Parts: sequence; structure tokens; C-alpha cells
Amino acid sequence: MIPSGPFERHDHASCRARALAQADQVCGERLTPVRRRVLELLLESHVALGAYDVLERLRDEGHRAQPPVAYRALDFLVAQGLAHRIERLNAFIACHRPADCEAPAFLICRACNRVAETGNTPKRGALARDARALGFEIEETVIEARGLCPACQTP
Amino acid sequence: MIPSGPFERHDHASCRARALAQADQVCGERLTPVRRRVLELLLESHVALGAYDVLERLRDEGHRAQPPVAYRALDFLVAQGLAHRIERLNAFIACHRPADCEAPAFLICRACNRVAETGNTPKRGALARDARALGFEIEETVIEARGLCPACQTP
DNA sequence: TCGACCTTGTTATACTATAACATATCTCGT
DNA sequence: ACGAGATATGTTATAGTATAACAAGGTCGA
Ligand SMILES: [Zn+2]
Ligand SMILES: [Zn+2]
Ligand SMILES: [Zn+2]
Ligand SMILES: [Zn+2]
Repeated sequence: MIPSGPFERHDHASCRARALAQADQVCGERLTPVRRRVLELLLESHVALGAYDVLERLRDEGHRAQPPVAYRALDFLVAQGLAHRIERLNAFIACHRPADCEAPAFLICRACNRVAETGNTPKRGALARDARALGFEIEETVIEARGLCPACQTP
Repeated sequence: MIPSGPFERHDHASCRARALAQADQVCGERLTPVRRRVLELLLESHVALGAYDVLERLRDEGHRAQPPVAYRALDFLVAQGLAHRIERLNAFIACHRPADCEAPAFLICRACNRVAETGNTPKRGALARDARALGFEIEETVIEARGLCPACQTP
């Protein structure tokens, strides 16, 4: 996947619209109003949101939601590949390319908190080699790098 | 680093003793009794322990400890490179090779919960390439693979 | 119509982590 | 000796993250 997005200036409206359209297509009716709204919230920026951030926003909109509402919606989105959980942050971001997203990796800026998804980490790196040598069967890999995005590197 | 350890039958007593000796050497006096005891607890198996697991064991031994006691000891061990935090598990494992551990990656068996550390992930993989292309400066990377160890793969 | 399945609502609780303040010790320069 | 700063521990309270469990309605095919 071509690295692109959060750290560059970009047309975020269409960035968001495209992801939402793909989500509609993937899920059809299963993308219920709450789930769709949560996805929209995640798509508002490239900053990861915690479940309670999502919850708070839902409440601000008049939805009298309890924690399971947020977690269920987020779990659904993650299961459909429309969002990703960032383990280091206990938070979630929307996937901006759900159509072709496999083995994603994440670059997390510790200064501005934006997260870039840089995908398709190869299955043949040093990790895969070591796993094979051990007889370990990898099912899923979390790769999350922390550092500074271009904008936050002091000049 | 040569993959070795948890998933193979091995002399765990010396596995543990070696790590402890290296820790003593690295830390000297700073490896206080509590900190050393926590490291020993982590070294008892290759299964990751949560902070509250550690706390419970300390209490079983008569130490009237509160949560900060466990977290402080664990934070110290992590800072010294004697233990690693596994983000996916909110848990900690001892590093069995503190002397030569840099950029570790982890293989987590979802069946038996043992964790293998397979180290020295290269700085020149696809991730590093993408980061460079984005101008992102990586400071630290979490790599955690989930799957099945050899013993847990049903035949 | 029945039952299986999915979705949402709601209450309560479990698990993980840190803030903040207190106490003790050591070391170093004066 | 004295006080300042650094380090380590004790203790209380609270913040933040996540799930269990039960209830209730909707859809849809057998
Ligand atoms: Zn965008
Ligand atoms: Zn940034
Ligand atoms: Zn061992
Ligand atoms: Zn296993």
C-alpha cells in the first residue's frame, strides 16, 4: 500500500467519504445507525479515539448510551475490518482503505497523536522466518511504531 | 537472535538463573528486594503476568502490597530492559536475554499463553521503508504476533 | 407460529493504571 | 553538622478501560 494520508495535507472530506462509502458497500444493512455514526466519529480525524471518547460524543448528541453501546459498535467495526484497534493507546481508528487492508501496521505520532496506517506488511520478514523456525503458526500480528511525524519533528 | 526457549523443552532452571544473574550484573544495588522478587516471579514461567497477578503473589508471600508497588517494580524492570510489556495482554514477561535485547518481537500462543521473544527485528523491513517514505521518525516499535505454538497445534 | 439469530437497552461489576501525599534513606557540597 | 536533591517505599484514593449478565424487540425462514 502506498503510504499516504494523515501526515500530509490532503482532502480529508473525500478521504472520509470514500471510507464511508466502502463501509456501506461492505456491510449493507448491518451498518446500523449507531455503528455508522461511530464510524463517522472515527473518520473525523486521524487521531485514535478511546471507547469512552466515542461514548461521550454519542451522549453529546443526545444518545443515552452506556459503555457496551460503544464497545459493541467498535467491536463490530473491527470485526468487519472497518476500524482497527491500536493496542498501545487502547483506542481505535477507522480504516481508510477497508477494501484492500491486510496485515496493517501503524505509525503513531507521540506529539500530535495522529495515526497513519501503512499496510501490507510482508509475510516474509524476519518475524515470519523466526516463527517458522519455532514451528509457531502466526494468525495475526500487531505492529505499532511510535515516534514523530514530519510535522512534529522540530525544525 | 536465535529463536529458542519457551516452546521447546529446556532446562528452565538455568534459563531463569542466567537471566537473574544478568539482571544482578546490570542493576547492582538498584535491584532491590521487591524488584528482584518481581523479576523472579516473572521468570517462573514463560507466561506473561498482569500487574495484579504479581501483586497477588506478593501478597501471598506476606507482603502487604498495594497496586503501585507492583507497577513501580514492573516499570523499573521494563525501563532497565529486564522485562517487557506485552500490549495485547496488558501483561509482562521477563526478558531472558537482557544483555543482547534490542527491538524484540513476541510470539504469543493463544492456547497456552506462553510468550516467546524473538529478537532483533531488522530496522530495514517494509515498515521502516514506509516510515522513511512518510518522513516519520520511528522511536520504538511494538511487534506482537498471536497464534499457536507447536505444542498447541492439534495434530 | 415457532424458534434461531441479531441488535439494542440497561445495570452492575471487573480489571487495569495512576495521582497524590507521606516517610525514610543516602549522598553530596557547604 | 546541615540542608538540598535524588531515590525508594508506604498508603489512600481515584481514574480509566472493559465485560458479564439479563431483558426486550425485530427479522426471517421452517
Ligand atoms: Zn484524511
Ligand atoms: Zn505528529
Ligand atoms: Zn525457560
Ligand atoms: Zn502454546
